[in-house]
Amino acid sequence: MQISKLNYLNNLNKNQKEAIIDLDGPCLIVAGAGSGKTRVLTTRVAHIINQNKAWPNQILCVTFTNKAAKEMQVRISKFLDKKVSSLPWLGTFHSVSAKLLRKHASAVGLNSHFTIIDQDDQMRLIKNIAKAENIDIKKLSPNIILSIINQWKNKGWLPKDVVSKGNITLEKAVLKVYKFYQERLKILNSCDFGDLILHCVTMFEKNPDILELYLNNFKYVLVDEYQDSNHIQSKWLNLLTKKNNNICCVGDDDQSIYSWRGAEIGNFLNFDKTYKNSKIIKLEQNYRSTQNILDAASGLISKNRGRLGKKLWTDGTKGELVKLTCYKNGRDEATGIGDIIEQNLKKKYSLNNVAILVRAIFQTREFEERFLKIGMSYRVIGGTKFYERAEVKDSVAFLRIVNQKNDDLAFERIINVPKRSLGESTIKQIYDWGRANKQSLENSSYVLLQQNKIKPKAKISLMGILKLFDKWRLDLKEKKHYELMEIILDESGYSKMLKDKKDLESEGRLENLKELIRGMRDFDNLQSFLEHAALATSIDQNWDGEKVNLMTMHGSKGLEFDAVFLPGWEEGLFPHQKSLEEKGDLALEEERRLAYVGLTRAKKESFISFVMNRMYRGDWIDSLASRFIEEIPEKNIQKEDITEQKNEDFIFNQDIDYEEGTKSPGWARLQRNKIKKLK
DNA sequence: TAACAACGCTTTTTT
DNA sequence: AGCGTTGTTA
Repeated sequence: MQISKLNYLNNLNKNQKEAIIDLDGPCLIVAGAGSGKTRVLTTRVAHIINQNKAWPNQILCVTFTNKAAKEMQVRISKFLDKKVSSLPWLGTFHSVSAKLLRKHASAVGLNSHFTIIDQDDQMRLIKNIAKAENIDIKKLSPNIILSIINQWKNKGWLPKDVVSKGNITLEKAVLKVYKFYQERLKILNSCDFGDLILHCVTMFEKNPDILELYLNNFKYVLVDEYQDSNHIQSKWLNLLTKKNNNICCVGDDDQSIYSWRGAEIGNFLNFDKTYKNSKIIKLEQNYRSTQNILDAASGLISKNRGRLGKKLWTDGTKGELVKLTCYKNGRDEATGIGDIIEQNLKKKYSLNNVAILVRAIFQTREFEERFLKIGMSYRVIGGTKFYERAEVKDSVAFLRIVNQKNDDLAFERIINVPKRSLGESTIKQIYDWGRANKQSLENSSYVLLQQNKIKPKAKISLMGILKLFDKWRLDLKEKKHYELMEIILDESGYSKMLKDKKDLESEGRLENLKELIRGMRDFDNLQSFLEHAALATSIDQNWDGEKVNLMTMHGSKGLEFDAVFLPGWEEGLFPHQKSLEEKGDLALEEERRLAYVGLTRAKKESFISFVMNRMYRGDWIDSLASRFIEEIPEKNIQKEDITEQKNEDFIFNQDIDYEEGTKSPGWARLQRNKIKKLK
């Protein structure tokens, strides 16, 4: 194997080098924020290949997000020569699992064209089951059922494995749904996200020969963000490393922020107990932030107990103090921050290097409104996801049913879209028959049509659409998948439906569909496109232009910016009330880690703020400053005093300064009235 | 079946 | 406050 850059070990510190060079045996790399974690991981892969320890296809490398997988792929390709430019087994837990399952689908009772369903589909399936089983969804909401089922799956429990935790009536009811749910998924030849991992584990456990195949193939296993792994994922890793024992996990216990979706920090903390004779290497030198920012973050996180414990340091400059500002309300906060960016930061940094990190995505709205007003470009990362848009989901549903005729959830979604008078009663009829006879909706439809049980009008319509499904399946054999999409949108009447609406929204939807078709060209075939659509949440973020970044703190993990704003540090919002109610002290620590993640995103400057009054669910709430503010060492903070009066002028001047055509007295009066109303 | 009104839930985070 | 779901009516 040729490594194009032989000097890849240069410019690394001692610990980093150690983390890269020692390839064999279990190894845990505790990598603090900004300590060069990704670099170490990718260099380690390069080193494995360079030392002829393994071929690229013998390295299994898993991440949690598509973003991280892609980033690693890019960085590793730089080390490799062009012929082997990528690692075939680098991907998220979910995508790697899907790949494994497609190869051995029959071992878990699936067919290799199985559909991967998302939360939306999960929810509909659960609602259907609840309805059929006469479960009162007012007493037991599908939301709760879904979250419990997901939790069980994260633990690796199939219905037969469920162990009671106390609330027996609740658990019994959910368990009943869970059984039907799993049964139904199998009939539909479908998997949910949890199943992807779970099925892999059961497959390996029940088929040692299959496991053996991979134990022999995977010489090295590397894992990113290990602190986010859940129980079933750790078992998955455990199985796959049984033979060579070459597992290298990278993570940071202080950045564990996903316990709500099953992440178990215990996997990370007890790594050395799970894997005997393991090495633990700490990366504590931070290359990202100034001393002040780092000290502020370290001071805050030191309030947490149950840490592995590490002390981040930097030999960089002290830099600016962390600025703390109190605003009157959310609108003032957005205005004030917009002003700082416009007046101070824009000169120093690219807007792409300025971020506003919020606790909850709804907080971005006030900023958007303000930025639109003053004409400042911004992008919201992680907001509305491309593949979650209704029109995109509808179109993908057509493809899904073409690809896999048992995909009831797709069938249900588009059978009457556009309207073809297949109403509730007809669908219920088909559904009931299918459930009773353990058949998919499409098969059931054929039987019912044959038995002449469908109402005349619906019958014609149903026959028509079924015929179309078959035609499209034939089309797929001769045409490209993206050509098929156009044919479907045309022949199903979907395009026409949107065109006929003639409103702005429908135009946007048509645009999205064009974008979808364009995006489909990046994939070789229908199957691989559908896999992407199921597992990727967004089409690649457009980083063009100079724009301020708006996102949640969760979404910011792994990123860095010159200047970071952390608005909304108020009790109830951050730490978030709901999380405290659910899990108490544990949740408080997790919220604190989130604060730590947020703060450590900043390279040069950070701005924390809170407001006195915030509009929340339609009411004004008096808020208190977040307890986290007091936990940051005072010496690292600079308090900016802003009086109410001054602040009001601030808003006023802002609008005159930045918006053209708004200098009229009438407009100014309108603004003043608005401010009065707020009081 | 479709259009409209009433209701209630949301807005913590995501593969 | 705003959205989606459910219920009511034509």
